[in-house]
Amino acid sequence: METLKPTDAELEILQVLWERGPCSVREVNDVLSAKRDIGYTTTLKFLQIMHEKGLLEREKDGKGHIYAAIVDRELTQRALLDRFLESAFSGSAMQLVLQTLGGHKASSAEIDQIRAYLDTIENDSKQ
Amino acid sequence: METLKPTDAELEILQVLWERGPCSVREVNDVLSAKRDIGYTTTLKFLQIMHEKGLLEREKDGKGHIYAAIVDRELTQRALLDRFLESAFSGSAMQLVLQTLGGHKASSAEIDQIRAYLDTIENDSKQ
DNA sequence: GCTTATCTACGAAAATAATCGTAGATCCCC
DNA sequence: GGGGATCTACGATTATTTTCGTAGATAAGC
Repeated sequence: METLKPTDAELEILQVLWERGPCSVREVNDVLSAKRDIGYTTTLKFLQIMHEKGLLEREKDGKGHIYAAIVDRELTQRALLDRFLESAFSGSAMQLVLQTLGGHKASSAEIDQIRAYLDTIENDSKQ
Repeated sequence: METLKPTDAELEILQVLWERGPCSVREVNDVLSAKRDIGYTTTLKFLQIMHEKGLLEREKDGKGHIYAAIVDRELTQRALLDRFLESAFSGSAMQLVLQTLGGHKASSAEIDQIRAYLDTIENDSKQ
């Protein structure tokens, strides 16, 4: 499999489809338009390109199409994370985690969840 | 201040300068060449552009120059992290942290360090 | 069955990033 | 002080990404 490397605009669209499920061009464009200036045909073009690349599948729906993400969200995030970790943090996962925790408020529940997860991986590594 | 957004190539160079301190074009190019195919003048051009943009400073050294990063490593990483968090994880710091911990081995010492940090931010938030 | 809305396909322009070749300056050494 | 090695400056090219206009197809309503 080729390396998964969506462009910024493609990633923006994947987020929409991951969050909302299969969408028409119109729906995707509405979401993007709410965030920034973008023409309908620009959105359309992106969806077409992503379909050609095999990132999306689509099915006919009346006059138009409904697009859906093929690529898995977690796998894609993992691939992006690996690349980002390397390029921005020289591969130091620790630094990334600490900076993330430092910069973004976490609730007690979330902190507990992370603690639980730490216990898990620590125990795993002892076996 | 304008938004800090180095390109991939620029970030690659910043990493070199952050790790090794001020370098000549030759030194930077040697490091990059070890990782991938890149011509000397390409490296030179990047350094010149980054200097124009105010990412680097330089001082004359004999025939050539010594370049040094001006932008702070942590601040840059923070800015990149924020952008990445938004674009790849829809802003969910939790998901990013858990995926990072899940995908990259951490030593017991590191895990303890994270625990300690969690204690810190939990106590801070109680005040 | 027309007219109007909306959609697709396609090509191409604009914007951004990466790459390198060439010409000329500068230093070092014999 | 002349030749060779190394450096800079600069322009130009290529590649990639983003953007949109236009022409034609399709459905829907009257």
